[in-house]
Amino acid sequence: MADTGDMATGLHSAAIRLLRLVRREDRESGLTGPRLSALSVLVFGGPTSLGALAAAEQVRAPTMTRIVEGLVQAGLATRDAEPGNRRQVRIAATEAGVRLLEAGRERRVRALAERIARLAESERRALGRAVEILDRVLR
Amino acid sequence: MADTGDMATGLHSAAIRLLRLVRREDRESGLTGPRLSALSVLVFGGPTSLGALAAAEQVRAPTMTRIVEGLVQAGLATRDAEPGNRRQVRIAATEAGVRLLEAGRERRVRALAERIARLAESERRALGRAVEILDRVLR
DNA sequence: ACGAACAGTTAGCACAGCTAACGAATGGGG
DNA sequence: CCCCATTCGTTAGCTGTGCTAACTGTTCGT
Repeated sequence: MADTGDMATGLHSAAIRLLRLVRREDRESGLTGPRLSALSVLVFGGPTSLGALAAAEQVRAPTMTRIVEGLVQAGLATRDAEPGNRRQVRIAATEAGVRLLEAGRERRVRALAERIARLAESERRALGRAVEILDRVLR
Repeated sequence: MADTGDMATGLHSAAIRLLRLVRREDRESGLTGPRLSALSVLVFGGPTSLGALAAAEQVRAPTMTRIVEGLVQAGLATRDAEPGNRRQVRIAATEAGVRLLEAGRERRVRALAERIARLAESERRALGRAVEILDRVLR
């Protein structure tokens, strides 16, 4: 596992399997994947314009227009005119949106934490260090 | 970072950002995400039934029927009757499917490897150890 | 041999992704 | 100042993805 390519391959595979594992918890939220993901950006990143949200989610503007439309209809987000630049819109999570997202996120994290709890202490320390390194690598 | 929950949160966030990073390379393949993902299961897991493929991808059978249809039309997979059980179908990647997937995977891994290469040797060792641990955690 | 269970497909719906074309607001140069 | 290019977002219309319900064909147990 010294080779950079091998490590990238291993991390890639681990990330895929990790998200496959936690995604199973999402059905309970009643929201679709893309809506959940966009809401997450709003909750953790604060209010944004539609374009910024689309860029963050790696989709085009028309796609995000409709995802936001769904969130607004569901009462999970608001879409207002940006004061100072009437072209832009300001999209923000509502209280209900924050609550729904945090509940779902907690389910995801719990599913993962249950497995981590079975590890030896030294292994958990190793994982903790890796998280810190990854945090910088992916900045 | 000693708490199990914090670690799960950190890993979760890292996995999301990691896949967001590498997913940018996928446009070049000309395939949609779900088709690429299903093809990956075929290439790395070998031929499977439709049901097994649907389960692996966490979708229902009708959804997988159409994803496979797209792969077959594109010449990237084959769908044959399973000898010995005429209910089942046997889905396999073609040569072209294998080549397309490996090329895309290499682009993904390269994007990640470029960042890992900038790390200090001790950090790379730490990541390597974490990959081994994660491999067991996510089994 | 018959009915239950299983494997996939078909039909029909909502949502997600795209490009092209548009409307409205902004902003810079003449 | 005004015009024109640019920017931001929406609308229209297409393909693809996801679901459930209902169906066909196969297998298996009794």
